Amino acid sequence: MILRVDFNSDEALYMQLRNQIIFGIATGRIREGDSLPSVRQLAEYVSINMHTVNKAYTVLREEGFVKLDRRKGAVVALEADRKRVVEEMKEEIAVAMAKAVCRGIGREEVHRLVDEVYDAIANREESEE
Amino acid sequence: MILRVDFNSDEALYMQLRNQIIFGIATGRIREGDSLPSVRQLAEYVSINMHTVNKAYTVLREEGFVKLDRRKGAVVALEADRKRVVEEMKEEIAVAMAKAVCRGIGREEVHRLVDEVYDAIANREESEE
DNA sequence: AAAATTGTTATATAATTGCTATAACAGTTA
DNA sequence: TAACTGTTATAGCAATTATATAACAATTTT
Repeated sequence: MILRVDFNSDEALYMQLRNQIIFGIATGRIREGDSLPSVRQLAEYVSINMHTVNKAYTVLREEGFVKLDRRKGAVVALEADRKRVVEEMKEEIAVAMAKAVCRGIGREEVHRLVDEVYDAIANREESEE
Repeated sequence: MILRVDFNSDEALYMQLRNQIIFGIATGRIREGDSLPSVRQLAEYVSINMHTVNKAYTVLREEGFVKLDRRKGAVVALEADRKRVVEEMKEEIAVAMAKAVCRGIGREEVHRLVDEVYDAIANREESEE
């Protein structure tokens, strides 16, 4: 899987990496049990510092996407705690939902938008690169 | 409407204000045409600096929620550009959707979550305080 | 056994961001 | 005139982001 960072983005580099890896898992390019590149390898590959990659991995561990193993590095391992995940998700979408209400975007249209985004991810499963 | 900031939060103060004002508009506590407090008044009220409030207002203007008028201060004025708003919303929920797919949360359950959050906001319309 | 690679930890530095403080300005309102 | 508005400017401080080295113990590889 290809990972890149945009040095002109106002999003922190470690967050860019985090997001791309989450999308990678969601689309099946990275599977449970897979090992991510070592912090040094990935750092060199995308031309950033080792610690920036390490921070991305640490965030992914805290969010329950990987386990960090001294032997195997960062291994994709999805946490099972659905209740926590659901609560976090509700908080993540809260502001977006408030904006929708402000703009008079109805529930049906929100569903349509959600499906658009969701399907764009889910239907890309199993495809490579 | 009551505005507060949490100094222990890891969310920036100006973002806390921004979010509360967006929720205020969404729930009808603040209506189109209403004036927000002056930057100095609100700053004193929540015990923060004038410029921090100003930044919140500036963000709200950039996002199309208010217009800044030297005479009337910050007036709630919703931008009409739906296409832009929809695109921004899709970006805002993208990572959350990816996380849902990772966790095996299906579209139906996402709809249920969305409705929960959406209704909690929309159904609070017209109520006061 | 030796060499290389792993995550981890520790400093140090620089740039940026968030927040505050103070001050001043032009325009508006009372 | 006096009091208020948003706006702009400068300065300082703390935290964050990212970098650069360096070293450590544990594990793999050779």
